[in-house]
Amino acid sequence: MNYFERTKIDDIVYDNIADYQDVLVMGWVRTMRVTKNIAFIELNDGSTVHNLQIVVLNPDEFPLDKINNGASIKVRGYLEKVEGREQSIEMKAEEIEVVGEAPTDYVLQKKRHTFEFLREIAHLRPRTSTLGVVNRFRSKMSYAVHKFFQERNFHYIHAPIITTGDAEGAGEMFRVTTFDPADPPRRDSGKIDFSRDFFGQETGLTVSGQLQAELLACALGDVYTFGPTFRAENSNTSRHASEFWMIEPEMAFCDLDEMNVLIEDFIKYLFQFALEEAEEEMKFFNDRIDEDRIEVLKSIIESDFAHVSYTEAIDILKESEEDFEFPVEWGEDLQSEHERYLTEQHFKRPVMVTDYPKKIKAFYMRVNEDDKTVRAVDCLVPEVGEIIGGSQREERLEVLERRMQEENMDLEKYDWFLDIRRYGTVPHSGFGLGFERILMYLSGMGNIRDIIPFPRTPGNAMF
RNA sequence: UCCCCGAUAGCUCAGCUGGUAGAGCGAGUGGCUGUUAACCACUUUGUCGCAGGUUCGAGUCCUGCUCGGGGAGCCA
Repeated sequence: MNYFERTKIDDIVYDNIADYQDVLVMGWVRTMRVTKNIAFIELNDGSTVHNLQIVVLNPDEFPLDKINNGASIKVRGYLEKVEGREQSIEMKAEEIEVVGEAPTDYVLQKKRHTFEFLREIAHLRPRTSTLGVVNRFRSKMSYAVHKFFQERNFHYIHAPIITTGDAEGAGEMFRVTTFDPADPPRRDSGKIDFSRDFFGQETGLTVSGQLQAELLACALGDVYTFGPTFRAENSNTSRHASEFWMIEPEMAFCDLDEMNVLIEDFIKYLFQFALEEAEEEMKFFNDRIDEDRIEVLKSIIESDFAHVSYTEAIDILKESEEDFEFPVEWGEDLQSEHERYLTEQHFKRPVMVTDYPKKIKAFYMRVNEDDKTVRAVDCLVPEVGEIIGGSQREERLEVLERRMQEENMDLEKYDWFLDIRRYGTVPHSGFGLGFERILMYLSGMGNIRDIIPFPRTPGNAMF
């Protein structure tokens, strides 16, 4: 079905259009080369990273003086296969209409710009080659996530954005309120009276959809969330954003070992999809961002992930004689340098580390028989360390209650969470994956602010 | 939040032991019969991040602040 009068450039460059066919294209001028008797316009319409070269054989007859970099134009003409240095097909212009002029103070001129500068003009940067590729890649990989789960009969669920709990330690919440911040209603004690707020209680933006996913998994079987997630942490790094997209599958009747197989499959599926279905984007990343990218992805697809317990990992690190900045001690969390040593130096492939000390993990993770460790898993990959974290959930009511008491949690507030353990409880497992993190890994892009169109970070919510 | 580095033309940067600012790119004008990071010639460009201080004199030295980058922590 063709809804539009215009022909898209990706259809032209990927050879879906016959030679000498008349076409109408519309797009933005990337660059132009004009001589007395011939002019060339490179047009990009956002459908592909490739520009269509438009050849103007009699420049005097066209409004070229109104066309600058960034202008939007409509061109009628015919296609022609050529032996060009950069292109195998180009377009001979017969009619050019300027849709929107772009004065020469347009900042996206024909030159390279740093990512730092482009962040300051996030409203225009999607028009650059790299950010165009990133945004199309993001779209394709979103589809890959859904495709993977839908093909396996997982149900896509929508966890609430506005919530009351913080999933116990997942992170600081952004407050949601309709109060006048200068004059909120107060109790006699002087404390703010949230019972008079919009929802009748304190609310915030979700830091994780996991708890709600557990509820739906215990009804629908296998489910996944894929939605925005918010953390009000004062994190200033290249891989943290205050608003990001997280993928959280949750499976009923599934133990940790079964889930680990799924995690490995999921990662390999996404990598394979990128190489096959986002070939243009991966080629761009490999050429322009990181020359090893495709090789790295291929090697991970072909590798068998290593499996090791936390306790074994500690032993490996202690025997390594590596000079770590942070000490290696059973009971302490693994630092980034430890994780990277395991996956890069020791195993030289992705590693699944399981059964962490319960003291350093969340209350909902299933306690092992030793009563010291829980059925948690972190998937570590070279270059970044942890990319996925998950666990088998504690399905035994008494054990979970005891664990929550140890953490001084208010059990009444989590009555609904305990109810699914009271009635027809089942073993279940789930994990979380930051979508931007996987996009960074796939693309080689080094900063999360360049992977999400309009990044929200501490001190920055522009556009 | 902590540690390190930085802020000079639209962009990327140079600017020595303090003496009032320069290049490349971009942009403009002209030229050029197939260019493709086009090419050639000429032209254009500044509250040196902000506020104090030292000095005869500060882009340069000192203090504070703001913003940006890298790393760490928190985490996905």
